[in-house]
Amino acid sequence: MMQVIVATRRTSQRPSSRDRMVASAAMLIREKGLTGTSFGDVIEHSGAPRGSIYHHFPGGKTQLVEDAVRYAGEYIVGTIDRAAEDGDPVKVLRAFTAAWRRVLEDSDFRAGCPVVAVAVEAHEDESTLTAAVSDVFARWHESLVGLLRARSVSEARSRRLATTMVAAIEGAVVLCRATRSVQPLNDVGRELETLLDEALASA
Amino acid sequence: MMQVIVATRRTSQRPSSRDRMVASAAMLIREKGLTGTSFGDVIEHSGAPRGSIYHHFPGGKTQLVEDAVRYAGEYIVGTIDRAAEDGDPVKVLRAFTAAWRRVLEDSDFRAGCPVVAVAVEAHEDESTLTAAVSDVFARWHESLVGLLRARSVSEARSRRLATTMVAAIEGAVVLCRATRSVQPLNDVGRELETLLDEALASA
DNA sequence: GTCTATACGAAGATAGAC
DNA sequence: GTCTATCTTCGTATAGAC
Repeated sequence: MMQVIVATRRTSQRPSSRDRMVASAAMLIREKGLTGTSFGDVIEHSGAPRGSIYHHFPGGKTQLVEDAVRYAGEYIVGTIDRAAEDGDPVKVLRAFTAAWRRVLEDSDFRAGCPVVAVAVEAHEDESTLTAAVSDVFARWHESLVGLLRARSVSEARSRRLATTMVAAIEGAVVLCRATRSVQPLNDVGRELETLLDEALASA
Repeated sequence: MMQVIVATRRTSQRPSSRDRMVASAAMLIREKGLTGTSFGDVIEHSGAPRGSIYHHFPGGKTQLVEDAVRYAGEYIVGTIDRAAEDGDPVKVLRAFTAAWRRVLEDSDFRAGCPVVAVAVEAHEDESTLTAAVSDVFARWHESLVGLLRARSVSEARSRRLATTMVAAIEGAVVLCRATRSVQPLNDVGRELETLLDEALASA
């Protein structure tokens, strides 16, 4: 549920206030959305001191949210890369959907994807947020493309499949939350597997 | 772009203030999100009189948004059903993606799907909104399943494919907005077509 | 680095006149 | 049905002390 030990600066010390705030922001955003998550919520959830917000985040809420998006993005990349060790795309797909299933069920379907939340809610003037979202999606895409390329799937097809995986799973998470069921994620996972099997077989 | 003549009560008169407000809310929400869209915005955009908000929507903003979600949902169902006249699922898929491409491009990638926006932003206490979102997704799903069943695709597979279509396309719209490109939608459309072709051929 | 207090603005909702 | 005025709440951000 993303309450993973946050990567601290250099050595492995107790997470700093700042790091805890970023992690808390990510967790709260996926439940309450971007505008639904206030500084007060983050302070309360992280236990960080009130007065240090603008010390750590001189850019205000936008900066905190940007960090939270990138943090969540890296966390997911970790999930992908860990499952990708033996180079099996289907295994990665299953790990991916399993991870989302856990998030949904553990939160009783209150939590979704914080990156999508920011993507949907970010104003046009907060272009730094849109950029962060775009970067994160690109990172996921890149990881998946690499995996498919290594299995000799063509460049173009790998690109299309990776995009479809990200889009379909993120969309499924939205459906799951709305319907309070993991069925959409299961159904989408199964169809994506069909698609992958076909692509890998003909590669 | 959803600036369609709103279905008025019985006869075909000029849309009422109320109807205009609902349509405006749907349009604004897909650009600015749920919390990003204020009553003031809706008043301004629709040209409706300020003082009549709580006359038309005694349930306040929640009621307005719920109506907007259902209105947008019905609009999309219309798009699906219109393309489904000759019963070709691939044709419907293409019409679906084409419609979203238009929304994205016409708005310079500022507009997404209002239903997804509400799904992501709705508080847990606004269960009426989650219910509306869920109903809308179910309606789309139902239409698509019917189409596939008519082509002799099995019940279970039809269900899975329909869910995957909705999830992947909605997810693609999110990606398109974030990356300011229609490429994700094109890529997803192509892979979904592959999936449909296979399912229809083996049915 | 962290605290309190406060300024400032926005938005939802209500009351009561016309 | 529609208007204006106002109440209230809340959230971001800033200022200045410790």
